[in-house]
Amino acid sequence: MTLRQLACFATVARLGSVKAAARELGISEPAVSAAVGALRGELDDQLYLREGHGLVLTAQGRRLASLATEIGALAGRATTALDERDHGERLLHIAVTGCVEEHIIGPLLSAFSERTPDVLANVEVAGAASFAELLDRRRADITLGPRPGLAEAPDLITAPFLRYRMVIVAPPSHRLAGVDAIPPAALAGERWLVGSEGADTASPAGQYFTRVRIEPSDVRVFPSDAAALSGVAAGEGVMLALWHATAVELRAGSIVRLAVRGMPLVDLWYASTLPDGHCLTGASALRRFAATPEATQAIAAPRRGVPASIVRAPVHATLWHSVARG
Amino acid sequence: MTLRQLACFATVARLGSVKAAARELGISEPAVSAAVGALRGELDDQLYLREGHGLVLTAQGRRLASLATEIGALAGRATTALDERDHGERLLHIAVTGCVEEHIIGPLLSAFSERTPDVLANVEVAGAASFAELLDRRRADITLGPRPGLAEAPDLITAPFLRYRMVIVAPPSHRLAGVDAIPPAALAGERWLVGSEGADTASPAGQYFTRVRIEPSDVRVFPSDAAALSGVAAGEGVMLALWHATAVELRAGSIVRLAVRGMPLVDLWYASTLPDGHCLTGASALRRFAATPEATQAIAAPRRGVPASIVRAPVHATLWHSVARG
DNA sequence: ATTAATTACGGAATGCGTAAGGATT
DNA sequence: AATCCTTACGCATTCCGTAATTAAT
Repeated sequence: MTLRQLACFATVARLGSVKAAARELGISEPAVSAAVGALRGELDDQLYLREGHGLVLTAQGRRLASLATEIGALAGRATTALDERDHGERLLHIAVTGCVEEHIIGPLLSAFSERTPDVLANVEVAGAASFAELLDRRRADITLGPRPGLAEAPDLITAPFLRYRMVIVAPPSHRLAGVDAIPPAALAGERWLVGSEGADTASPAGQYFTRVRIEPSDVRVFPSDAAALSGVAAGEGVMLALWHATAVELRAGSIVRLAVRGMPLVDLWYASTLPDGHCLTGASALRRFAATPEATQAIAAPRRGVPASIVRAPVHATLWHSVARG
Repeated sequence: MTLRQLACFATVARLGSVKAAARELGISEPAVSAAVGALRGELDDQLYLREGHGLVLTAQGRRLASLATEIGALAGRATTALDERDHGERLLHIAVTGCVEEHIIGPLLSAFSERTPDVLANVEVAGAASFAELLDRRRADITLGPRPGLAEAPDLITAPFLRYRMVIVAPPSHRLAGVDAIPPAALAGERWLVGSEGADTASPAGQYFTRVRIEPSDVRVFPSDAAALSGVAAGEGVMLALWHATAVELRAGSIVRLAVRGMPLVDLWYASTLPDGHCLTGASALRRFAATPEATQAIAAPRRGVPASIVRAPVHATLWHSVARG
C-alpha cells in the first residue's frame, strides 16, 4: 500500500470514475486502474463495482475512501504545515484524559500562557493507557493525567501536579442525603450519571465501580460532566464528580454530597514528558509550571471559562461513539 | 513522500537511532538513511541532528514524527479494520456541528437504535462549512446541522429535521432581568459565556454576534454548553443557549431568560446525505427517521442521558486548541 | 456504436543491499 | 579504535504511458 495508491482510490471514490480521477491526478487511466487494482489485491475486496454509468463503492470501499482521504490530508499537512517554522518550537502537543480536558486544561493553559507568552497548544484527549506510547512515539510532548505505566517507557519524567478529590453527589431530595457512613454497595441500584468518558473501566467512574466492587445496571451517559451534573440537579440520578467542579452547585444547594464511606477519594494527577534533552523546552516548562502554587490556584479557582482570545475553536474534534443493539 | 519513508522516519524518531530502526524494520541501514534523506530533501528540513551518541529531532522532525505515526496507524487500520466485514454495511459515519453533538445526537441515536437495532455510529464533530466536502469525499455518510452549501455539492439530499430556538439567558440577579424588548446592542458590554465552539464565526454565538452587529469584548470559553450554563447560574455572565437545553435551569429559577428583541431565534437543522443510490441504507434511514415525530420527541425530551449500554466511550477524541499571546 | 474500465508490454525511475567513506567519542 | 550515519554503485522491482482488449449502454 502506498500513498499514491490511496490518493488514486480516494479520487476515484470521490469522482465516481477512473477516467475523471486520472484527469484530475494528471496521470493516465491505466495507472489509476492499476493502483486501485493493487489495493484491491492487498485488501482482498473489490472496493467498487461498475454499475451502469458510474461506479458504486462497496462497504469496504467506503471505509477505505474515508481513511484514504484522511491519510492524504495528513500527508498534505506534513508538506505544508511543516513549513510554518515559527510554530515549530512553540507548538505543544498535550495529551490528557477526558476528565483533565474538561476541568483542568483550560485554566491551566490560561495561566501558563500568561507567564509564557506565545505558547501554542494542541490538546488531544486520550486514554491514560496510551500515554506512555504517545510520549515514546513523539505524538505528545507532555501528558496530563494518571501516571503512565513506567514499565512501558521507563525513561519518562513524571511529576505529580495536582491532588484531586472525587465525591458522590445526588439531588437534595435523595433518600440517602444526610445519612452518615453510607456503604458503597448501597449505591449499586442507583441510576448513575456519567460524563463523556462513560463508565469505561479506565474512566474515574469505571475505576471506582471496580474498586468498591459494584456493577451498576443503570448508567446513563451525558455529553459532559457538566451536563451530567445538571442532570443530578434535575433529580435524574447520582454521580461521581470532581470535588472542585461541584462547588458552585453544592453552595447553591441544587445538589448535595453523599457521605459515602471512603469518600472523598483522593488521588494525584501527573505531568509526564520525555527526559529534558529529548522534549521541547515548552513541555518541560509546562511540566514544572503545573506543579507550582500559581497553577494549582488557577485550577482550583471556581471555573470562569477561558478568555476567547486565547482559545481557538476545536478545528477537528473526532468522537467515536458506537451504538449497538437497541 | 511515501508511506515507507514515513514509517522509516517514525521508527527512527521513536528509537532514536537509524541502526535500531533498520533492525526493527528488517531492512538495511542505508535503506533507512536514504528514505529519511528523501524526506529531508522534500521537506527541506534536517529532521534530526546527530548529537553525541544519539539523535535529536528538530522541531519539524518532532511534528513529522507525530504525523508519520498517525498516518501509519491509519494505514494500518486500512489493512486490518477493513476486514471486519460485519461492520461494513452497518457503520455510519455521522458528521455534526458541536451544538448538535452536545444536545441532539445522543437522544437521536438512542431513539434510532431502538427502532433499527445493530446500528453502529461514528460521530465526528466538524464545521458546517465542511459538510458538503465530507459527504462528497465519503468521509461522512450523513451530516446533521446547518444546510450544506448546495453550490459546492449540488447533488445532496437535504431535509430539515429540527426547528430549534435559541434564547439569551442570564443570572436571575441580572440588571436586565424582567426588562422588556431589550435591544441587542445593550448586551455588547456583557460578559458572554460560550461552549466549546467558542465565538467562532461559524458557531451559533458567532453568527448571532454578526447578525445583530455587536462585537463583545469579553467572551469566555467553557468546555461545553452545559458548563457555560452552569457559569451563567453562578452569575458569571450571559449566554446564547439552545432553548430546550435550558428548560431545567429555567424552571428551577437558577437562570432567567432575557427578553431581547428578535429572540427567540428560530432556525432549522438539516439532515443531509448523498442521493439514495450512493449512500448507505442506514444513512438514508437515519435521514428520514430524524424528521419523524418520534425523533423530534426524543430530542425535545428533557435530557436524561443515554443508556451506557449503547454508547461506547470516545476512543480517540482530538481537540485542537491553540493558545497564544497571553 | 460509443463510452469506459481493464490488460499487455516496453522504458524509466525508484528502492534495496553490499561496500566504502566520514564524523564523533 | 569503535560506533554509527552517510554516500557510491549494481541489481531487482515497481510504476507509468501507449496501445489493444473487454464490458456495458
